[in-house]
Amino acid sequence: MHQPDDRPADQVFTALADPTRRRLLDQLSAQGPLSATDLATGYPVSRQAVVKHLGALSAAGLLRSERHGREVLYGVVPERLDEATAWLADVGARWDHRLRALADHLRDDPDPGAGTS
Amino acid sequence: MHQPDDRPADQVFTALADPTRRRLLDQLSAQGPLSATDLATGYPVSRQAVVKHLGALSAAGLLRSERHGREVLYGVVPERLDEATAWLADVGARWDHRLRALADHLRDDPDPGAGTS
DNA sequence: GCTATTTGCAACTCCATGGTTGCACATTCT
DNA sequence: AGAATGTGCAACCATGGAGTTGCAAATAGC
Repeated sequence: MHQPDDRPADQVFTALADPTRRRLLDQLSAQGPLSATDLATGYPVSRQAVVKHLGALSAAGLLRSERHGREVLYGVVPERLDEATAWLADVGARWDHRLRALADHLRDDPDPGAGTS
Repeated sequence: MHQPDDRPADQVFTALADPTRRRLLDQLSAQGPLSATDLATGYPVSRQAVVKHLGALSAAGLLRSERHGREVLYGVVPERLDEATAWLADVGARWDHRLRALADHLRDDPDPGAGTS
């Protein structure tokens, strides 16, 4: 009864939570589609570690892999990021709205239940 | 060496990555400042677990605790969420821009080194 | 066909993190 | 003062995730 879109959000935020993954995303968007082996050269971790991160990002829908011959190129899927941004903005707006409502309520009824003792 | 604002983002995204924490944030914004004990009654975990999550959220700057007598009330700090939203939107925009630049480049120089077969 | 390069498992280690419990400390109320 | 209630701390456990290594399978180039 909270957010039906919480599952994809979970995926995305989990993916975004890892700094290596964010950096991967960043580099990928900066330098276009690259292979895992290619990417791995710029990171302090093994190629396999990068592959795992790429997998996580793909699972979150933030990347798409495309096979070219014996290479697999990973590219950014901007729409997903856009969705995540929209979700975050929505939550923020909801909070803001509720806080405003709370402030309004407090202005109308300053200290409910505090004069009972 | 990439983004100087990556540290706070790391905190925020790490905090947001946990579903319990997101729910906590949600409830807190919906029902105003509440104590850890109060919050814990609505969750399948112990009060201490909730306290830890609250601590993580506070560390990320998403919550602020305020002591009232023997109770500690936790309240949402919307600005931080706003910052996170802005950051995400910024990253998204940057990606979009780079993709556009890439598309433009490809239009000018369609397929460098790939037309050999 | 052989070799080099690259991807794709799979097994394994390590540690950060979510969760628990128990107890001490503080505060309020009678 | 003493009972209740609530917070804080610390030890502890278990799981998951990040990372590694080794090797097999596929593909490209000679």
